[in-house]
Amino acid sequence: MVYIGDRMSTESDERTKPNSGVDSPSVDDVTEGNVGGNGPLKKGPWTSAEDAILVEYVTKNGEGNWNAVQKHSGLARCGKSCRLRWANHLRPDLKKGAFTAEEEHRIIELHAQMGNKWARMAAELPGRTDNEIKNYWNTRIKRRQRAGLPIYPPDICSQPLNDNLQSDDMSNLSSGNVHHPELMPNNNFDIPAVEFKNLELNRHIFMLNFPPGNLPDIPASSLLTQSLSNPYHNKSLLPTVHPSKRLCGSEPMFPGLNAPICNAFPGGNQYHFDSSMQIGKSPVFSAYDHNPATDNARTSSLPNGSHAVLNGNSSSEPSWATKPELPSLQTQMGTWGSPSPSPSSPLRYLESDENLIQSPPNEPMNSCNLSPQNSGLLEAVLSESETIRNSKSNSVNTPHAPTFMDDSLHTLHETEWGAYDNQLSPLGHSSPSMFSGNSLDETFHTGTFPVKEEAINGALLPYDDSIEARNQMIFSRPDFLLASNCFSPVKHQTNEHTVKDAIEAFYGDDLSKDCKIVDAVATPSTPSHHDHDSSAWNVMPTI
DNA sequence: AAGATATTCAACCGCAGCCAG
DNA sequence: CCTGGCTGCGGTTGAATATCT
Repeated sequence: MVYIGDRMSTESDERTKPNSGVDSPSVDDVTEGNVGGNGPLKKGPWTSAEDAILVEYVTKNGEGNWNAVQKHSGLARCGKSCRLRWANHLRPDLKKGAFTAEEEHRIIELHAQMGNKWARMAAELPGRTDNEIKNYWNTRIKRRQRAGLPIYPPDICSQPLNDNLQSDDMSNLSSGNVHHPELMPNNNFDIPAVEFKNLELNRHIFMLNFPPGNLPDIPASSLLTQSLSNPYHNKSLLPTVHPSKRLCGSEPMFPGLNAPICNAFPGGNQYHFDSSMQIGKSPVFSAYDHNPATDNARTSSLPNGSHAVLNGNSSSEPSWATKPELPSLQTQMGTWGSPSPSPSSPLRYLESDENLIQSPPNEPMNSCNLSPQNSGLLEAVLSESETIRNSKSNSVNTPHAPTFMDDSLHTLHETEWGAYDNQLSPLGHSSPSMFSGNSLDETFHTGTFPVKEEAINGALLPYDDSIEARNQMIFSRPDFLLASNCFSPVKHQTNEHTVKDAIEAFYGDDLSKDCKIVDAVATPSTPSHHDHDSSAWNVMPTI
């Protein structure tokens, strides 16, 4: 068989054989009929005979001059193919086998520093090839994305974050003062990384403010104002739903929002959701900054091609929906300026592949301040929803509704955090960040949503054996429900329709359909007896 | 057990940089 | 300076394999 033009011919070849890779030389000779000649070059899997020829040639002549291999060795392979085969499989110094934990950690570190510079990363990992690393990374982030986990553990994130943007100087960024090529790779996939980063930050913020069992009944306005005043939230508001789901249709910005949301927010144009909307002006989705003075600058300062969405890439599927590349965190910070954890309260992650064990900040995040400012379309609708909700019943609401200012809640035990994080809860990672401090979600929440564990991808480990304790977790946030792929019709909930409708309004039916329905049963939240006691935090969400 | 779906990984492709002529 | 060849890099593909239903 002969490969012509496309990847492979229709004939049987090594690739279709059960033992491809150890084929006899005769396969090549017969099928190619051009060994050593100038005929069409073979493609596809290498045979052991070809390997032997290549190894022999390189042994004699050394690496390089790959195009000469075909001429002199008789291999019907192009120089590129020879180089690749040698570099990825035949080099004597190659390590075989799976990456060690150490190597994995190194890869994560390197990727945080370099982005998708596989060759450079490979240079730092003796015996490993760029292809190997690339494949590993792509596999890894796919897994983590599925699990709703951040790509980078914060201990890795925080280093470059702290190093590169200690002052969170967004104005500097907005003025385009980030020029270092490593900080500003021309990379279309910056934001997803930021999302994951922010996702993690938001989780911390959320958990700081709302210990499980104490999820608040927060007025929409509070969340709105919080989102607008809280530096963390301000920079962490990108929805973390998979972009392809988040973005309905082909609108470049927040397409799914256009009609439904605009219609849902009457009486103002401040937050008009259309394709020309500036991200920074969205109370819900502003991921960057809410300072009106800098909104425009920051939005416009985004590097060209830095983000498909921002670029108005209107392809049916956002390119970053399918391209998992995550750039250097330096880039992330340089571009978006997510705050890093307090140096005094380092986030300690022990990562073993998918498992993150994170210790909480041991001091209040003073960034969680409320500002009385702002209102708008969202709030109007949210208030309306709130009113409806309140008119139905207060019984399912948590009696204690801490505000974001409630720093007394913030004392946590590391072990509790660790346990929480160890569950790999999509809530933990995704919930806060999807709307990240915006208020929309809060509008719809009413009570407790115990969710079946099995719904969550098997990624969760039971924190607490007590079913009762589990049931204390309030899944009040539709963003959580979405992000965790466990959206439920929320049976028995007074607001069941509100939640689903709102989500559909925001994301479109496709997303709602995408979200796996979980047979959730509403249960009144169990009031914590230690709202201000960290011991209450061992009531962990179980999804 | 069989089919469907997901995952892995080797290999290809196109592009860009370098360099010699 | 231009051109063409070589090399390396990063993205993508798709067969093989594993896992799920």
